[in-house]
Formats: sequence, C-alpha cells, structure tokens
Amino acid sequence: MKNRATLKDVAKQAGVSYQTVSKVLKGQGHVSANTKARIQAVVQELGYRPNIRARNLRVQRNHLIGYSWQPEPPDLYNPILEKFLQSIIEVAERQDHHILTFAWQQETGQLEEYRNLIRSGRVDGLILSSIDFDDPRVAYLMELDFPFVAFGRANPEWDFAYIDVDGGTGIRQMTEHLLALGHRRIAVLSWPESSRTGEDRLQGYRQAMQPAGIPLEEGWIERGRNSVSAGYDGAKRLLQRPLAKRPTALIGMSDTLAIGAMNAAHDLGLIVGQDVSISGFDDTPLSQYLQPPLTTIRQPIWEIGQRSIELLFQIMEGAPAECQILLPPKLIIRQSTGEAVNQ
Amino acid sequence: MKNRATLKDVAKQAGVSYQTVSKVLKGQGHVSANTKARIQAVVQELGYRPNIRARNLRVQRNHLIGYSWQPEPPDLYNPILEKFLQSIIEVAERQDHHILTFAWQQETGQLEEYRNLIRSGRVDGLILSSIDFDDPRVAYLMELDFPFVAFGRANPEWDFAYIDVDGGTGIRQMTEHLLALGHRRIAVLSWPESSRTGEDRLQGYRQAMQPAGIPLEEGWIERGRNSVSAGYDGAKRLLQRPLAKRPTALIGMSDTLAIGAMNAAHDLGLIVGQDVSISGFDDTPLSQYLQPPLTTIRQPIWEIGQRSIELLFQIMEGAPAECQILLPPKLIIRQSTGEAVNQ
DNA sequence: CCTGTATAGGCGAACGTTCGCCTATACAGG
DNA sequence: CCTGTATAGGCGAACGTTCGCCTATACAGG
Repeated sequence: MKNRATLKDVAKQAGVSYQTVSKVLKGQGHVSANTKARIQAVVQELGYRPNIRARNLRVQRNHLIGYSWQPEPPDLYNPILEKFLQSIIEVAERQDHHILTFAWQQETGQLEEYRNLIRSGRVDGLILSSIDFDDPRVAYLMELDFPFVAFGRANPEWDFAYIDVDGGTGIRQMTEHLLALGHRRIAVLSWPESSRTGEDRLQGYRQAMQPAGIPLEEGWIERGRNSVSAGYDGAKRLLQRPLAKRPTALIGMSDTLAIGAMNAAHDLGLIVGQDVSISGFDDTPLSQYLQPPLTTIRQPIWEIGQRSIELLFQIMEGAPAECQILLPPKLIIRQSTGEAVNQ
Repeated sequence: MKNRATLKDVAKQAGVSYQTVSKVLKGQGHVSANTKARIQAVVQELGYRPNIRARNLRVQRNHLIGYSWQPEPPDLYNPILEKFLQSIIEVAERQDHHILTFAWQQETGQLEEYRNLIRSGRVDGLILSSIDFDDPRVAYLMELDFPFVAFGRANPEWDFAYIDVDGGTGIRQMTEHLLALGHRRIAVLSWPESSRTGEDRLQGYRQAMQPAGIPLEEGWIERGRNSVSAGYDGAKRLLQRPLAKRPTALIGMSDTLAIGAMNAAHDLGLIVGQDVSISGFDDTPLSQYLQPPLTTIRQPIWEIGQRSIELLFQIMEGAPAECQILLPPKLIIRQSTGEAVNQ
C-alpha cells in the first residue's frame, strides 16, 4: 500500500504553508477564495485525508467508544447484540466516532483489560451492557471518573449514568395480562437472586399479584441460569405438580427460558396457549415463528442504543445530563398465552 | 478524570532522561539493574501507561482491526455475529489489537466510510463478512492493496485472501443424507441467483442429485430473500402441489428459511420429520429447541474467526501466506428429517 | 499623508512516544 | 601507561497534525 499524502505534500504543491492547508480543511482562519480553491484542488488530486493518528495525538482524543458486553456461552445467544451494536454504530459514526468492541468475562473478573484500555487512552468513553450487582467495571469507572453509560442498573446506591428498560413494569403488565385471562396460579421462571435484572422483574410480578389478592405460594418462583435447559427443568417441576396445584401460566424472564418451558409442556403432552400459558421476555426475532408464537415483551433496543451513546457524548463533553433513564417495554401478545381453563 | 503520567513525569522522578524510561519499558538498550528497578518503581507509583495515541503516531500503526458485516433487517437476526466477534476479539487481544466494528449497508453501497477508515489510517487491516459477487469492498481493497481477509468468497477470478465454509459440500452431504432416507423428490429453498453463497451451496445439491440419477425438475428450486416469510411462502408453494409431485424433503439454505418451511408444513397439517423432511443451515442456537429439533449444518464459526485474524496478521506482516482456505462444515442430524413415506 | 483595522497566511510549538546515534565512563589486555 | 571495547544512558529528530500568535499587506477614514 502506497504512502498517503500529508499536509506538507499538499502544501508544497499548492505553494502555501502546511498550516494553511490545515486551516482550509478545518474551515477556520482567513484564507482567500482563490487559495482555498487551489488547495482543495490539490487535496482532491492527491487524495489527501488527514492522518487520524496525528490528529488523535494532537487533540488528545481517539474518537473511539468502547462497547463491552458479556458473551453468552456457546449454546445460547444474545438476541439483542446485533441491533444494539447497529444502533450505537449508527449514532457514533454520525458524530465521527467508531465503536471498539470487547468481551467481558465475568468469571475471570479481569479488570486488567479495562485498565489498559482506559489508562492508555485507547477509548474516550465506554458503553457497558450485561450489568449486574457489584459490577466491578462500574465500580472501577466511577472511581476513575471516566465517561461511561451503562445499559442496565447495578447497586441502587451507586450513582452513575444508565439507561435501562423498566423490566419490572413489563413483568407487572404481563402478570396483569394473565390475571385478566383468568389465571390465578401463575409461576415464574427466573434467575438466581444475585441477578439485578431478575430481581427487578420479579418485583413487577409481586406488584401485580398482591392487589389481585393472590398470596405468593412457595415454589412458584423457579430459579436457574438463563438457558433453555434451565427453563425446561424448572417448567417440568412446576407442571408435574398435582393438577389442583399446577400453575396454569408460566412467566419466563427471557424468551430462552420460555422456549425451554414450551418444550417441557410439549413433552408432558400439554398444549401451550391452551393447557398452559407461557410468556417470554425479549421478543427475539424467532419468537414470533415458534409453535405457537410466543407472547413476550419487547425492549426498545434501538432507542436504548441511540440514547446511550447520545448520553455518553454529553457526558464526554462535560455537560450535565439527565443521567438515569428508564424506558418502558412493550407487551407483545401472541398465541402462547390464552384463557385459563382448569380453575 | 485526572491527567495521566507521561514518560517525562516518570523520568523526572527517577532522575533519568525520558528516553531511558522508554528503553526500560520496551526492554531494549543497556540500562543497569539498579536504574531499571528505580524506574519501574516510579512507573508503579505513578501508574504510568504508555499513551497509545503517541505510540500509534510514532510507529504508524493503530493496532486496530476493522470488522465489517452487513446488518440484518429488524425481523431477522444474524446467528453467527456474536460468536464470530468473540473469536476475533479473543485472538486480536492476545496480539494487543482491538476490533473496530462497523456496519456495511449494501443497498446504499457507500464506500465513503471505507475510504475514510483506510485513507485516514484508522485501521491496520480489515475482516469482511457478508461477501457476495462483485462486492465493492473487496474490489476497493484489492485495488488499494490494503490488508484484509474475507469470510466468504466473491468472484472466482478475484485473487484475495479468504476463509470460507465449504457450503457446497455441506449441502451435498445433506442431500445424500436425504437420498439415503429414501427421498427422491427433494426441493430447495434458496436465495436469488446473485448470491454467491447460495449458488455455491446449490452446486452441492446438484452434485448429489445427478449421480443418484434424479433429473432436476423445474421448480424444485424456490428462491427468495433470507427471511422466515420467504421460506414460508416457498415451502407452501412446493407443499401444495399434487401429492405425486409434492417434494418429500425440503432443503433450506439457512435455518431461517427452514423455520419458515416448518411453519408452512404445520399450517398445511403436515408433520415435519414424518410427512415431510426439512433441513436448515447454520445450526443457530435455537434450532435444537424447535419442534421438532432441526436437522442442519454447523459452520465452525470459532475456527473461522480465529484463522481469519491469524491470516490477517500474517498478511499485515507481509508474510506470504496460504490465503484461500475452505473449511468443512458438519452435518447435525436431528428429528426434522426422517424416512421418506409416500413414494 | 497618517493611523487604524481587516484580511491573508506564515511560523513556532506542542501532543508523547520510539529510534538511532552519540558520548562518557569503566575496565581489560598488552 | 596506553588503547580498545563493553556498558550506561543522554540527545536530537521524527511521526503529522492543530492551535495560537504574529507579520505583512491592503484599504478606509480623517
């Protein structure tokens, strides 16, 4: 690959100082229309583009935003990664920034990579997702006062900029939807109590059940990791109870868990949407094509991505910003939920 | 965020020239053990990290690899993006590089973003996916002689570095699998003829059908975009033929198309795996949880990612490299394919 | 004709590294 | 005691920008 032209090459050919070329390209300073045109012609001719490395050094910015997410294990997949990435890339590029992706391995808890990214000036700001209680990334960035925005919440007492979906409200609405269909024994497939997102959503379940006068029964909340098999196992335990104690509806905290539950119901000879209602969360692209199509909750991923990065830009510019945003999710009712039959 | 320490800060406190500090950190030059230890202590104390911007300018590299993929429309999703990203990130970080993602909008065909990325020295190399015939990105990069590796092939006469899965062989094996099950009327759900990947895979289908002595019938190849609804429509047309002409097996060029086909079969009252066999391609994480679980073809995504980036590093170093690699896919047989019934 | 202001564009310095070359000292060998 | 070589570390320059300040010219107003 041939060497690129520099400001000096352009300047020499246009017969001006290289700083004047810079001025023309930045549209600042006083340069006559004549000279300007001459310089621009040479820029065209040589195909000059500013060297971004030199610019970065000079202005002490990289125009690079880091995006950190936690990869799913091989048997799972992240239903929102692509859309989220797309949305932040789009807004970032409009502002002449790019997105640098890197994976965060929670198990190893290695902050080393973060330290390097930040201390070496690799990125100007960060977007984090897969946030949880005591998230060490958040703690580290807060301590450093480094610009970042989180998609998700951590400890309530921590004060940092985040955007999240109000999953609690989503699950409350889902529970109310099931109550309205006549369900009374409504169980939940959730995650371990250490999951901030899970506990948040469970709150919505409780908020709907209490006013309906339904005491929460022991064992109606099954917990496990976010996998199809955990959903399958949890649902099987619930659906194998004696008929009078069997839940008529299962709320999955994710589509993944719901798919496991649908398979469990199928294997037990139950028809989903009739014998048992099952709902998910995420509205993964395939959920509408399942048999039956899955009732679920859609997160406004695109909006979250866009607003995250806009918020980050504001923070990077030091502007005071409304920093803690909760967006409403949307109920998507399909055929996997229906009227309760056996009361 | 407080300003970081520079070489000069360290040097002042250690009582040496800043170039000597640089030498110690790079482990080159002659420095006494004593001085070395003193410098390292100061580095620790000040938490010094080299400023990557300055380094980039000096060494004329960014340690940044671009990854360009074509986003799916909102109703679809990319089953391999996350794994692929993960794999290239992992290898890149081991070599002290990072991955810069950006989306490629084929419709607009805008090369402008590419020009900027490359001419401005933003990235040192590129990984492309979603390659197709006449891909303008490939043409541009070849002309520029800029280091890149493609996941996928383009025009046969173009000579560039790629890694691809031998989809033709995969589909040939799938066709043979169906032939072995007694199927004779085997139809295909594919993409427009402008799709390099599609035509490649179709070749495998023909290669299996011909030796079996089955003349290819008109209309056994349905074409459409890569969506569930296209799969649904194509399959419906095929399955509504009179019984004696109805295909007993449908090969989808993707899991997405296969899912559409499964839904079409279901709506027509056919039992998948019994009345009609359906296969996919990709082994998306959910395919094993469909009803029935989908027979499909798995691509070694992790290996493709790793080898792509390793190959790219070789190219960036100017080393001559084996540059055109075809990896075998793997047949995953589940319950959506079964013995042919109505001959 | 003199002074003041606007316009055009040059110049030095700096961002923080890395790299190659140079000098000063120490010490060994004859 | 002299010369040669190894060791330690200093120094200048450069990567290619951007930014602020400065000078030179032109021209208007009194």
